[in-house]
Amino acid sequence: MGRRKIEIKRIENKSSRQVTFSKRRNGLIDKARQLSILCESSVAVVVVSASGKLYESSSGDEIEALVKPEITQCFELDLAEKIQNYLPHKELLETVQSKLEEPNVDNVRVDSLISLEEQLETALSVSRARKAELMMEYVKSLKEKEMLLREENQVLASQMGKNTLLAIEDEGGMLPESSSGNKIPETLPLLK
Amino acid sequence: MGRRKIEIKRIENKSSRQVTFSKRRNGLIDKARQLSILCESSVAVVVVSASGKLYESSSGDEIEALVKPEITQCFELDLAEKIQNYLPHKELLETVQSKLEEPNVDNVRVDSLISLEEQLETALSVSRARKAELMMEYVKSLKEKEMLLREENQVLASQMGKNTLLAIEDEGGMLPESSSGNKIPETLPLLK
DNA sequence: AACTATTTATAAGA
DNA sequence: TTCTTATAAATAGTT
Repeated sequence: MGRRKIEIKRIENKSSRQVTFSKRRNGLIDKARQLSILCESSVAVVVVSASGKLYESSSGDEIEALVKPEITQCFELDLAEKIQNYLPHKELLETVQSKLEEPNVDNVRVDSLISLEEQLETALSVSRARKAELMMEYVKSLKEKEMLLREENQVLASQMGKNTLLAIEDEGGMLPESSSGNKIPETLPLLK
Repeated sequence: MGRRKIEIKRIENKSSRQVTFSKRRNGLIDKARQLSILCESSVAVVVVSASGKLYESSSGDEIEALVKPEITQCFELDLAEKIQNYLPHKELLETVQSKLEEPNVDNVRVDSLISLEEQLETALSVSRARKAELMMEYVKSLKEKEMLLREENQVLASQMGKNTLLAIEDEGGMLPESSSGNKIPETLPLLK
């Protein structure tokens, strides 16, 4: 529904992809709203752009009551805790499954969810632990290198009878202000 | 977009409401699919009909999003924070449990919870990606600092008529070998 | 951000 | 339900 027909495949041009994203996201959310009103149903839509922004919309009390607060809460959870809570979470899923088996409903979704969970459990724990470890090592090595360079600088400067350093003041290992002034958010930013 | 224009309000006639529900639900899910493909995004749609059936669709590689390397652990939460964050989650789990224990398990609720899980995962992936981004900024700043120190060193050394540096040889910004021989992937882990 | 030529979705009818 | 078709709505490309 535009000047041309387009194929449904990744839009290569970045800016038109961005424009299309924005238009279609709005369209989708509006469609969801209409459906929920026209047919008295609950509809939730969650869109995460490639750049990581979250757009969420839900209507109908069923989902609104249930999902929205949890998504919000989710943003406030740190992963560390997610890991900590992983086991109870899995138990929960199993409970859900067993409950669903009683009424003889289609448990396809549950089964696939659980197997997804299992895959994730393995993949995540391995990948996380290792990447985190490597990252920490990397940061540590950078800091050590920095310290050595500072010391060396001091030595050189004092050998020259100077004690002023040229360009760098200690930032105490804190996170840098980015160009846009970000700091690490204590609670992650929640987009409407 | 039909023979007539319709108002967006509850359709009173039951059977046409049902027909419209079915058509528009399919339309919505297809739109979601298209958006995710066209714009490389993750889209989740959950629809619960008034009669309690659940229709769910999510696209954009959920699994991949979840397995995206994780470095949040680098930022250790202090214990107080962990406890603070733990409580709401625990409450959530309890809520879920209590819902499950209701005498007649309502499939709508259970299913809603399941899709909630999926949505939470999506939201979590956003949170992770953000933190990862911040971490990368941090590493970048450390590298910049390192470079400045090196330059300063060079200046000092040449001013002294020396050109030997004391202690540090360039590691070219590579990661250290960890005990298990792993290296950091060059493109940092995180965002897909 | 608007505009508009087209495509797409869908309301009503069969 | 499924299909058909006239029409409304969404949107791709343009300005």
